[in-house]
Amino acid sequence: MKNRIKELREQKGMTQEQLGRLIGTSRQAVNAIETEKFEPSIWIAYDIAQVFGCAIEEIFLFEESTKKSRAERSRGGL
Amino acid sequence: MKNRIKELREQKGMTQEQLGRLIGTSRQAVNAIETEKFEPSIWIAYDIAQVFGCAIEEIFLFEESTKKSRAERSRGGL
DNA sequence: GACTTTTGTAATGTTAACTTGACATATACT
DNA sequence: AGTATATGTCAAGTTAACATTACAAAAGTC
Repeated sequence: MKNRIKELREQKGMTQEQLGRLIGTSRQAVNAIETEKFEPSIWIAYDIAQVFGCAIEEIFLFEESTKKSRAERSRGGL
Repeated sequence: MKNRIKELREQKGMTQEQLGRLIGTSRQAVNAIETEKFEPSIWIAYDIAQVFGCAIEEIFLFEESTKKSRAERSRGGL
């Protein structure tokens, strides 16, 4: 899903690795979420929002993102 | 994690099944999240928040909940 | 009490969000 | 050019969030 992680992270002069260590996750996970490879868990979403001092919805742009239904995902569609 | 799903759901006179159908998930998933058996995915958290017209953080009470670190979960601890 | 609806829960299976390690690329500095 | 740092990505393994089916316990209704 679309997000503002890179924008806010660079605003704070942080690397992906630094952000990962801050919230207790791996650099690769931060990178994958930032580049929309996969969806964050709710705790990672919350932790990132906390780091940047805003709400989850301000960082992760649900409305601008397309949600695959589980049915679609199961059959590898869309 | 602690949440206000039951409270808000009953306020609207909805059953777990109705809420599940509304957001496109199963009754059991709604029940498990409501009774804190497991954490919601970020999309389910968002969809539930949308149904009740509030922010994710107003329904899922992160601060009152304890987050297991992945290390703790992996070794089955805490 | 009988019947229905709602909720809780267990079993089994699938999938994707993670972890770690490794390697390639890009950028920057000297 | 060489070295360090940041990012992107892949492979392999683990785990938990789901789906589905089924059944039991509660709660409400007659």
